[in-house]
Amino acid sequence: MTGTVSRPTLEAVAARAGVSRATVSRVVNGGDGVREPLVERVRQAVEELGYVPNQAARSLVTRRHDAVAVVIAEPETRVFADPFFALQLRGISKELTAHDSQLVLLLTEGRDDHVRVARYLAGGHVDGALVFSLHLDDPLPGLIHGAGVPTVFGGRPGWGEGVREAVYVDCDNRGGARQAVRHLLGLGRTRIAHITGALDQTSAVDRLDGYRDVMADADPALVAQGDFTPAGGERAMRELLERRPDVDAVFVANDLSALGALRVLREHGRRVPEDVAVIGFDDMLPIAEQADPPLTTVRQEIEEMGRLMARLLIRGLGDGAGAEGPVPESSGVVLPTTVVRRASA
Amino acid sequence: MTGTVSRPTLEAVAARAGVSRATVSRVVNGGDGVREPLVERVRQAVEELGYVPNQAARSLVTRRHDAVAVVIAEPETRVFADPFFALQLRGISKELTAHDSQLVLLLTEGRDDHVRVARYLAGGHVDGALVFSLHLDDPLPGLIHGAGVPTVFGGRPGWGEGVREAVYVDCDNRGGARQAVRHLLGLGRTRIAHITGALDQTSAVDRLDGYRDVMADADPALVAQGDFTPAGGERAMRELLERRPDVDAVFVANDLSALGALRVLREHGRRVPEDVAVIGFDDMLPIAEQADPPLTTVRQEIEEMGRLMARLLIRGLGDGAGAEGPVPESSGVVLPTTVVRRASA
DNA sequence: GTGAAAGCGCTAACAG
DNA sequence: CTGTTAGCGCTTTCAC
Repeated sequence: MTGTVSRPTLEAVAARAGVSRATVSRVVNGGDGVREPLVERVRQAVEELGYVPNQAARSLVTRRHDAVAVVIAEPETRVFADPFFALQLRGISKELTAHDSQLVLLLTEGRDDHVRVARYLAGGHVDGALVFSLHLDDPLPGLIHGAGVPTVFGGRPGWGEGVREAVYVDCDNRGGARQAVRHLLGLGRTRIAHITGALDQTSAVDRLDGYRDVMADADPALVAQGDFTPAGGERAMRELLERRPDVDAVFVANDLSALGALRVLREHGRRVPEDVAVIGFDDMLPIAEQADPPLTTVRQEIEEMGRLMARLLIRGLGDGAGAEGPVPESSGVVLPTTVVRRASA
Repeated sequence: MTGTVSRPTLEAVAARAGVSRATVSRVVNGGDGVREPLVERVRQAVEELGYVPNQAARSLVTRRHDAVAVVIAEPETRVFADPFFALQLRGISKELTAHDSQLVLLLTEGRDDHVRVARYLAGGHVDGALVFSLHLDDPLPGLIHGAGVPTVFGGRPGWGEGVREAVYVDCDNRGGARQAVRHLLGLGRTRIAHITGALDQTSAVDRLDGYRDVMADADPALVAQGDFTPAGGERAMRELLERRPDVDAVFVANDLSALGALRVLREHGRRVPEDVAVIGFDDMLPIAEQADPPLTTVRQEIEEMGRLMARLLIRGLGDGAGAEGPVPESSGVVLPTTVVRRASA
């Protein structure tokens, strides 16, 4: 194993350079207010000794960590199967990098993990947290609230303590759903079904609400429960075909499950969009474009949402604000959505 | 934003419980050697104040962090597209959780990230590192070596300083490749091609070597370069069909690219396995089983490799060993592979 | 068994 | 400009 070596301290560097610890500290942290010759001597000593500041010691006094936790309340298998997270992470990553902050990814699978994560956050390892994919029964918001770490949520958190004043970034799920359904109506479809997402998440609930806004008096049999996965989409589509064989359009809660729905429709010999029009949600390019037929869908700017979350968090950190700052009028940022027309509807 | 609160310190708890800091510390860390009534009083004070130990302060003295970094030297998009990482992470995660250690995921995309990651590791945030998916020109091994953090590599690291004594876990890539090719030979195939992985990674090189071990004097035109992605597999398969239309079998460096190869074969009207037998590598269940036809492949125990990596790291940490410990006879653990027969070969 | 005291390595006033 | 001096919050001898 590449071994542990006892690293040199500031003291050692100071001794070697023949200056005080304070001077070394100044140089290491940018070197303002230190005269050139000294700076050079110190730099050289740092180099020779291979000095790297001990973050624990530094954090202890500065209370900064230059690291932000991203918490995803979803099992690895799902996180890694769904490009949604990848995109969002990419946005976050770019923004954090620009601010010289390290991204620390924390995945939680079970309840025990929640406690561990909460301890980690409260333990002061990071300057803030970005939290995703909360579920109905999730104790995380409460735990995080208790941890007292500045937090921005991805998606409107629906439950838990401190949720009222929570800062979050989301897309206009309800409005997007309405757009989707109206698009189908515009195509002349009348028997429009909906395959929901996991209804323990606000995004799924909001999209369902949007569907209902437009289809107020539709047959309840036209709504089938999915869970945002392709398998869930398949299951739901089968149910729909059984209950309402006359269905002529379906709005699916996300692109990934739309894939499953398309598969089932093909299996049953229904042509898309001739027999059944299909519209998804997310506009996950690799999925929507590769689908057969290419998927019409509601676009949300996933990567941009990631960037925005990171930016909000960092801004909040910067001004030293927190619970004490004046509560912003709106604590949630909601990004608009647009229908992207391809072949499926 | 859920705000920053100034958390109570040990001191505060001690005051509240009417004991010394030392006693609180003992209770918080297990409570041996403290009499019951005191333990109770302290516990209550901790509860009431919502005390959580400050990790920075603790690490500063203990030099432990109860956290392990997992470094993946691959852009997010690939990491999240390839179930390989998900499986390995799952293994690691389980093992670390069992040892009460936090998993910290660090993704690196470009060269700047490498430096950032190296700084993070050297800065003493974690007790050790698990590093994956190294590429030829990757400065990471050297940087990590310099960081002096105990490290276990996933896959044999081929390059960089300190690589000779590096601890790693890998599967028998070369042997597995030989098994694959022999399996094809056993099927009576004679014009056996190979689609390589990204040849800047040792696993791809080793698999190519294994192929050559068996097909020593095969036409070089039977080897096409891929990159472990489906797109790469497609491209390589097209090349092969062009160069050697008489190809009757192909050993693909991993299941993901085999998917691409299958698609191209289908496109060209070649039946699998009748016209062309296809064998993959990895046995990524969701992929191999869903493929059409289901993919015969070389199985490696990915999740188990993850577990093993974590276990090796933790063991190394436990005995306080490192560079100073006696060098183990073999610093690499190589797991066996087996051919899993399905329909494609 | 419990408390007092000495640091872990660093930064941040404050003097000089 | 540079050095001296206090701690940050915690663990850990070492006395009692």
